[in-house]
Parts: sequence; structure tokens; C-alpha cells
Amino acid sequence: MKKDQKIIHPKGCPHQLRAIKDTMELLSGKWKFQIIGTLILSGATRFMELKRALDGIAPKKLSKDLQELEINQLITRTVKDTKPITVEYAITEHGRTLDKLINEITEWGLTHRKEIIK
Amino acid sequence: MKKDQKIIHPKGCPHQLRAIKDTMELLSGKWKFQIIGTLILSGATRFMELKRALDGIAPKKLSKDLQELEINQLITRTVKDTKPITVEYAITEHGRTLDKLINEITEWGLTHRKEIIK
DNA sequence: TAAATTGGTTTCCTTTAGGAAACTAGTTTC
DNA sequence: GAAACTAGTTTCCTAAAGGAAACCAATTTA
Repeated sequence: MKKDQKIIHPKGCPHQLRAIKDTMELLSGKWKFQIIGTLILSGATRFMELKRALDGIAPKKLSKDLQELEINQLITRTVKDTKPITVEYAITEHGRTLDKLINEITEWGLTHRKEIIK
Repeated sequence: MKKDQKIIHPKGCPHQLRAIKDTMELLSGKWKFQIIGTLILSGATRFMELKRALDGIAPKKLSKDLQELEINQLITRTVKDTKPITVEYAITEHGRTLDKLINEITEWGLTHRKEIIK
């Protein structure tokens, strides 16, 4: 192939790739999508309930991920005036925009599992 | 709250969470969705083209991620009998099932960027 | 009074992710 | 013959992710 052959349609789609990168910077990792998924599916959930739902997560990890999600305005943290005090985590309006994405991730996981069993 | 108050709808949705986990085990990380996105958007692409499209990726990392994606049957690797030889990576039929997911990730990234600018 | 539950934090540790730079080998162009 | 391009590999390194266990203060139940 000649060196200076012009590529008419240069590969790479900077806008889309940047968008993918943005999303994954916030949400990649082992637990974040599972946390959001739980809050979407189950509604407002307390710390210990989350810990039980997310089988195997360490409290330190759960605490850290929840803080990051809160900072990014995807969830809220509310201290309830109960005895003993409980803390409730809930999805925000902005977090709700992840509904379809979480759905696709879940669907694809199911599809893929079926595919590799074959 | 009484200790033994029965929770009618126990929190946690094991099936969905397992599916999310499955997906993210294959695809979380900095580059995999970007690689798949490029192959979906641009069609079959050579190693060096991918390297250029994925701004900043190290050849070692690209090589490793491509191998993992191939092992999971999401992409194919084809050595072309050109001079010099070129290697073309392409999305598989199974990889195509990620179309909607990639789309959602991209859309959400754009949405989120607009949201946080506000 | 002892044990358990609340929502975490602290410390220590191992594993994985990821990047920089140098290098390889075959081919081809200058 | 020198340089450049093909597609990687190798080595070395740092930073981040993640887990285990212990601990904490306040409250409540047994």
C-alpha cells in the first residue's frame, strides 16, 4: 500500500469515543453498576441492606463507591431520624437516566451467558 | 423498627445482579468499550489504525485487550496476506449484540456531559 | 449486663490495571 | 544502505482496585 494514500473516511469517531470514556470513567469497576442496579430495582435502600444485596462487597468498598456516586449526583444519601439512625441511599433524577443503560447491561449479560453455554 | 419485622419484598435481585456482573467482568476497564465501539462504528480495522483511533493507548494494552475480546468471541483477528502483512480486527456476530449497549453508553455519556455543565 | 445492630472507618495487604520505553523481525520505500 | 512501516513483545514501573479483619460509637434487644 502506498504510504501517502489518502484515507477518505478516517477511522475513529472522537465524539463517540469521548462519550464512552466519560461514562466508563464514572461507572467502570466491579460494583458501581450493581449498586445503581439495586437502587433502581429496589428503590431507596439502607447501607446494610445494600451490603446484603451485593453479595461479597466489603463495607469499605461499598462506602467508597457510594460516596463517588453521590459526588457525581447519581444517588442521594439521607440520614433518617430512626432508632437506631439509618441511612438511606436512593437514585436521583439524573441517576434515573441510567435506567436504559442498566437494562441493556443486564439483558446483554443474560444473552451472553446463554451464548457461551452453547 | 422491630428486629423480626418481615420484609415482604427482600432487597436484592440476584439474577439481574449476576447478569450485570457477568457483563462487567468482560467489559469493564478503560479501553474495551472504546475498542468495540470503534469496530462497530468503523468496521474492520487494523492494529495501527486502532492504535491511532484510540488516542493514547499503549500497544501492549491494545494487544492484551484485543486478545481478551477475541477469546470471548466478540471480535475476530485476521492476518491479511498483504505486503507488509496487516492484521484486521472485526466485530463478530455475537459482538454485534453489543450494538444497543454501546449506543446507550455513548448516549448517556453525552447526556451526562450536558448535565454536569449546567 | 452481654450481645447484636446501626453505618461506617482504619489498617494492612495482594492483585490488577495501565503506562513508558525499548526492542524485535520482516518488508518496503527512499 | 538507511529509514520507516507492519504488528506486536518485553521489561520495568506506579497507581488504583479491591479484600480481610479489626475497630468504633451509639443504641437496643435479650
